[in-house]
Amino acid sequence: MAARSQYQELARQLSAVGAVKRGIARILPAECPGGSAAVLTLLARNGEMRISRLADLLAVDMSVTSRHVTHAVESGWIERFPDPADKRSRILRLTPAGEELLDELTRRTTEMFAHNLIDWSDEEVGQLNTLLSRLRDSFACRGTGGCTPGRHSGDCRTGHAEDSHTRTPV
Amino acid sequence: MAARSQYQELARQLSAVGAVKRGIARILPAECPGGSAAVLTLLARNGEMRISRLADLLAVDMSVTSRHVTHAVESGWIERFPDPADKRSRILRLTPAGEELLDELTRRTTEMFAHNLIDWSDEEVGQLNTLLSRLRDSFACRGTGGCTPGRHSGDCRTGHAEDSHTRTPV
DNA sequence: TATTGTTATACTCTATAACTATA
DNA sequence: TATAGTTATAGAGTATAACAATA
Repeated sequence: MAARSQYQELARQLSAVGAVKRGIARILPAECPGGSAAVLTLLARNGEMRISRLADLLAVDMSVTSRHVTHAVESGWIERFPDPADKRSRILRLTPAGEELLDELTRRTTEMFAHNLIDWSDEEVGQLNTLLSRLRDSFACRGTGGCTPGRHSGDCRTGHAEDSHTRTPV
Repeated sequence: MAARSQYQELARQLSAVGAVKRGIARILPAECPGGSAAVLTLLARNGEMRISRLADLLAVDMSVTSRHVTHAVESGWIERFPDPADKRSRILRLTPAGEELLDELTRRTTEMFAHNLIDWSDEEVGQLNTLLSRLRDSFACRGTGGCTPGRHSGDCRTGHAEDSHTRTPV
């Protein structure tokens, strides 16, 4: 376990990450809010899936996910079709328009990162990714305030834990 | 410069940090929203200061800072008194009640971190802090979408850059 | 009964713009 | 003219709770 003073520092650093996130959000196309961008990214990376799984990956409540998805559907970026295995569910899939938009998003964010992280080595970025991934795992599904919100589709140890270390983390 | 695929990964990791932040926010006392907690923390760590400086440290617009401060003042946690050097400004300072609340906040967050980061070493937490601090610097005040929002009190290179490496980062 | 998903409501955080007071 | 700060307004993101349909 780490020293207590480190914790206060970490809390502040996490809080300040918001500025970086807003910087990224600002370069998105006007018609594409951050929630949609996250949905498209996860669908491209993990393939078609149901809302509940997407909510797990996003680490937000299913109700929030549902709204993001609705917006993306109305914009023509993803489609929602019946799940043959469960009539309560629908399967989400990127449309060609969605893939096109995602290409543009990738282009913009890559350019921004390349510009701002010009003096970061591959190893350093990888190290940060690894630590952030581990941080998520550490805060997921423990006792005090750890568990991510809302309803989970299965037991608490599924969700991102399943993705974080076995392949490129979500 | 790092590989492009690392950037997409970093974007996702940063996005997912939100879940951790919300986990921290959930353990705050009901009467203390996150904005107030951040204000109190920074005033305790950096001493009394003006709104504009606080806005730089928080990396949000001064208008946002002003509202957080107003709430904290109305709650009796900080006081705002005239700046003898500039009649447009007011100096912010923690009250005894504010210090008391901050103690409670520290107690709660420390307990949460200690619980969730039980298997993190001191070095690992320090490493994450260092990388996040550097990330902030890398995204502050560059060309494309880098600069933090709003009005700056001085030239672009002041603000958190001044704190990030010369002492414990903000 | 339990689960999947949707919708209504409310709250927090944020930015932009217009404004006042002072430098 | 420029800067420090406040306030009004609007928008994004989120959670909770109530609900419908299906398992």
